[in-house]
Amino acid sequence: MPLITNRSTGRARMQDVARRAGVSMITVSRVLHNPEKVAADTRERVAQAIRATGYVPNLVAGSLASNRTYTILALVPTLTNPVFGQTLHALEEVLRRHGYHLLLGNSGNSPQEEEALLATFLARRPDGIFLHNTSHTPATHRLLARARVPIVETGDLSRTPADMVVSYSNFAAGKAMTAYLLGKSYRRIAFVGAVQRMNERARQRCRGYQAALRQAGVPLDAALIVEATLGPRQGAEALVSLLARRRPPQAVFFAGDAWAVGALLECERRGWPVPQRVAIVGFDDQAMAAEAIPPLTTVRVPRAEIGRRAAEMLLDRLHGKPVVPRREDLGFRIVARGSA
Amino acid sequence: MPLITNRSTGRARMQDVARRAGVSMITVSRVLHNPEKVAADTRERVAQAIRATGYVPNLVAGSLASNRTYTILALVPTLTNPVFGQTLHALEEVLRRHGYHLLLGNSGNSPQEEEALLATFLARRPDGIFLHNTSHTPATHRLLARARVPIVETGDLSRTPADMVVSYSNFAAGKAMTAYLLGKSYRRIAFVGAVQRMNERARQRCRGYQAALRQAGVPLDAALIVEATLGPRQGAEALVSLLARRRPPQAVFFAGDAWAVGALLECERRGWPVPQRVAIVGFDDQAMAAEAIPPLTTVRVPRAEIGRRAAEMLLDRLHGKPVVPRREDLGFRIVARGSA
DNA sequence: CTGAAAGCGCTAACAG
DNA sequence: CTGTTAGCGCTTTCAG
Repeated sequence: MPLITNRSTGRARMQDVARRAGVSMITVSRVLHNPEKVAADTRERVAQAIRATGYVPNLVAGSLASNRTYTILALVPTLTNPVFGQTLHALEEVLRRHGYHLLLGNSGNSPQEEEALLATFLARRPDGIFLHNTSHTPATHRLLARARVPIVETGDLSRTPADMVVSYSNFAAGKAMTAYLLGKSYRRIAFVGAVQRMNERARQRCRGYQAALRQAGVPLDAALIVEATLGPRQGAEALVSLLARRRPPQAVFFAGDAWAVGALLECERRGWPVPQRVAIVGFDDQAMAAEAIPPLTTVRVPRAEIGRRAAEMLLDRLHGKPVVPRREDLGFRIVARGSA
Repeated sequence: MPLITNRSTGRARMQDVARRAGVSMITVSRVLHNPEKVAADTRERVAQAIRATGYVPNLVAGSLASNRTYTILALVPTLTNPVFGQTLHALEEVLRRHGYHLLLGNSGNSPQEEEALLATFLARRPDGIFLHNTSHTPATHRLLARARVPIVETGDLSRTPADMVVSYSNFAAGKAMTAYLLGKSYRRIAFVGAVQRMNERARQRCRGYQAALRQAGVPLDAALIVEATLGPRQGAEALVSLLARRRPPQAVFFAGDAWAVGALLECERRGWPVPQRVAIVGFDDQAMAAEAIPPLTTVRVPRAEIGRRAAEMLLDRLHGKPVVPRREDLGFRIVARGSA
């Protein structure tokens, strides 16, 4: 009788290992998942049989039987913006140490796309869900509720999380940075951010900017709000177009460092002194910010820490521990450097 | 009798849908996977039952029965380097359109870690494997062979792919860029790259650099080869330390744009004219390269195209089409700008 | 500490 | 075009 009996795949199954070790399947399963519940010598025999057969457990079968997939769904707006990678990286690292793997999806900043993705991903029965977005369609909310698994959202400190949320507040950060500029006596301040229609984070940062102006009694000027695609070229272009206005801004708040660094380089090219001719600030404190000329004043956001905490919150819930509070503010910090 | 009978999860199962529509389970399955094989009116009744019950298929069960998971394993060195995100993004986009989802893992540039990850991920029975690395441990090779699924590697144009490979050649790119510098009459050329011990790509770029020098009859100088962590600060530091040498280089080839841009900024700060005082070139043609002062001469690599082709190669094989050749060179391009 | 029986929810293979 | 039967490979539950 061949030791490996599975015809369809040619791979050893748990039954093959069990036979070879002279035990039942469940004992093999225990050696794999609860070795302490098996006698040392039995354990050793089984381990040997596993090695001999080259047995690789089939987690698909295990998941069906146990109703747990050890899989976390992670939906991010895009992978081409490095900030999401920073959070994902930390998330993955922590989850992996606890036996969970990441299922990855790109929602492309579209709530409709997010909804469609979620619907198809739920068929995989993830044990938990991570969303780098807090603004969903009604159908998405329904799907999330019906999934009955822990969910952690990030991207913004939503007041109405589907389940848990860990983030900083984009509104507070936008407001704080604008207040910082106002504190430096800049009055005419422009705002450059992502397209707001489909991006809650962009919206909140801009709302914070407007709130700070309002609070300081500075009249809002819609002409000073620019929407752009993220990138240094786009930052340079936004700056030039803003400074070409009849009443140009004294400061520009770029809601992303890539824009700001591009703008700084444009100033250098044109011989516009920063912050004298125009003050410039960014958002995220990416590595380039500190190196720019002049060094970029920006908002530091704990990207990796958010990923780590998100993983911990999910794991706590998966281990049956309640998570309180379900809304965690990891804050931000204005990093004042030379550009404003 | 309740329409939803599954006690354990409270979720509708295919049986519930079938009963409600007055058909057998297999008909429901067909409506889901081969709707054209079901009569229009039956199809409509089933669709209605699906909506009424809020049925979400269980792909775990489906995978066990069909022996296909519609899952592709993607192992990348890290997510914090944006270049991997660019490839992953394209990979995900194409695969998703064909019903495949991505299982994500970080190998952290360690072959041992890659091996460990692969071993645990194989338990999930991915239908295909994408590796952003071409240099594996013997055990990894064994695991890959036993997985019996299509595999596509990238990161370098390996001559001995485990299965398929789509990439550009780091050796050729390193050599071409060095030849470009030699063609501009720079003789003393330094090379700054990632730590080579665990990084095949870094190694190949450096080998290409050395090959070009050798071919031009320029003596190699080990003191001109620097290993560093990727980032603008590290680029600036490497540059300064190189130019402080007794016999400083006339040109520095940074095997990553982030280093090169940091070095360019350092030159600006110190008033060192580029390329007169020192020529600087990068690698990858990231968005910042074109904006730098002076604009950065660099190597453009088709990151997204690689992800797209990798997906297509996997899909072809999953659809039973043979892929020839199994080694695809997507090339690179030297983008000559002002910095050298 | 170990085992037997009974599924998990779905699809493949064959019928009709 | 639709249905029946028989698993996929594992874990759960309950015994011993």
